[in-house]
Amino acid sequence: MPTRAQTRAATQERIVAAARSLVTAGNELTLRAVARELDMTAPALYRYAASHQDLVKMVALAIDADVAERVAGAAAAHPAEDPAARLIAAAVEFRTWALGNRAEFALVFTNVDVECISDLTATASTGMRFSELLFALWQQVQFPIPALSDLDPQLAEIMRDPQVPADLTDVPEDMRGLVWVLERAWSRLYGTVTLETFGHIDPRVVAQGHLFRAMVNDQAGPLGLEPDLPRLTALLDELL
Amino acid sequence: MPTRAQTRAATQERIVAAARSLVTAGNELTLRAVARELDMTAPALYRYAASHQDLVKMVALAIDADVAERVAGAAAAHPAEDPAARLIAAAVEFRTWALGNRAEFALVFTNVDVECISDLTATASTGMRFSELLFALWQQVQFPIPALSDLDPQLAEIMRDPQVPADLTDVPEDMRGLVWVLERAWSRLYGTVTLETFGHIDPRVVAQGHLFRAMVNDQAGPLGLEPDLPRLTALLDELL
DNA sequence: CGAAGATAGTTAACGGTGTAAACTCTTTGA
DNA sequence: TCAAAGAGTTTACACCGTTAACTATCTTCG
Repeated sequence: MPTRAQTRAATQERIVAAARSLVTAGNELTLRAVARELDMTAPALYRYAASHQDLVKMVALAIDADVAERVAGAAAAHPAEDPAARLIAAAVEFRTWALGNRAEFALVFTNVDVECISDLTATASTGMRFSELLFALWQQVQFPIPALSDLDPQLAEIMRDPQVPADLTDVPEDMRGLVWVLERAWSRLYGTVTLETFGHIDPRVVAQGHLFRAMVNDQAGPLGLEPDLPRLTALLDELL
Repeated sequence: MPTRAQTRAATQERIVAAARSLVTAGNELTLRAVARELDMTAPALYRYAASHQDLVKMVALAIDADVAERVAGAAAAHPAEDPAARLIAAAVEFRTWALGNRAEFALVFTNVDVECISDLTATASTGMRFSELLFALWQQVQFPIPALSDLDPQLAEIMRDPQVPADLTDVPEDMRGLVWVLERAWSRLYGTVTLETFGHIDPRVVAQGHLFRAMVNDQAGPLGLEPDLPRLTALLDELL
């Protein structure tokens, strides 16, 4: 027979799963609806989530972990020797998921209430996956990275002790400029996908993926993808 | 004595104002709270908004109009002969406002429920202000714009009949590539500000404005601001 | 002018929500 | 074994969006 801790963990999982299925189905994420789904009463959920906000946060973390896995999976469809293809496949997967799951995307990535930095950094977050992919790309292509001395001193200080991306603590100091490249690339991807998802732009441009393609094109230069661009563009056409 | 239509319009305004003040104050935007604010009962509001969603939309439009005005005001602090300074001042104002009013920003710019394209295009929207500023800049600087024939044919077709930005219908066809430049620039600004606002990045980078500065720097080239960059960077330092 | 109708507002009510309190069982651990 | 801890329940409260029925008040037009 299962121990208490086991059933508790199982229930915890069922709660998050039920909550996720609700928001995926486009329904309201409410304590009572989750309880109904699990044949429980709403107050029982307070044994697992301190508040409604807390439940939302749990769901957000679960979704983020899931999309991180999807992104990693899309990347894994290409060989490790082709980090450029991996990166592009991951980016396309992220975009496709966001456009197809606007409510979930909003919950995780544009939620004012969920404190993300503190929690998402602890777990396997989507942003971290991109950090890893970009790092792998750099290991192969050796695109130029700024020297810390070329950066604003304050900024250089931050790069010496990076907070948000992957665990690059073992990256030697003279190539910590990579973190900056990384954050800038993430900002482009995140920004483009968010704009496309929330539609503050001509919808036809979104539908045909022009904005996304242009963003990738822009990044090709700084990321040393120029020589490979025709092949990667073809890959993009195929995936979009 | 005021006619019926007048009092109605006044009440309408008071409703939106009260609703705005609620979300500005960080409170929940609820029909009953708005009614309370105005010494009314909640059902009375149904004479002015068809539903709660409708009220939210009204507030979103009001906020958008307000930030559009702020942006225009910030631009107007610089002479019309200096469109570059105008553009930068406007961008900084947009960013500052977003960071200082996350809830309102989310309501207007990353709201899944509010259909923005259809409604925001009709009124004076924030995006449109930037279109105008960028157009003014182009008139002075004549930064290069792509020929429609250089663009993807589908994309070129969209540019011939632009939907979202300003009323550029009187722009001759051989410079409609400007619309594309415009949408791309907006995507950079929107994306950067959204990322900074929702904090999926190292908060220290946001606080010091490095990401925003880098974004502006990136845009300087394509927008023909290179020669002016030192001056504009100084302006940026001053405004941030 | 005066009656008919439209309009702004009310009260009452319904079902749904988050959450607290008090209460049962059942499991755990000394 | 027995007391403490834990999972879940019922009950209750205040709040929410929304509808229906009703009352004034203003407008309009014969």
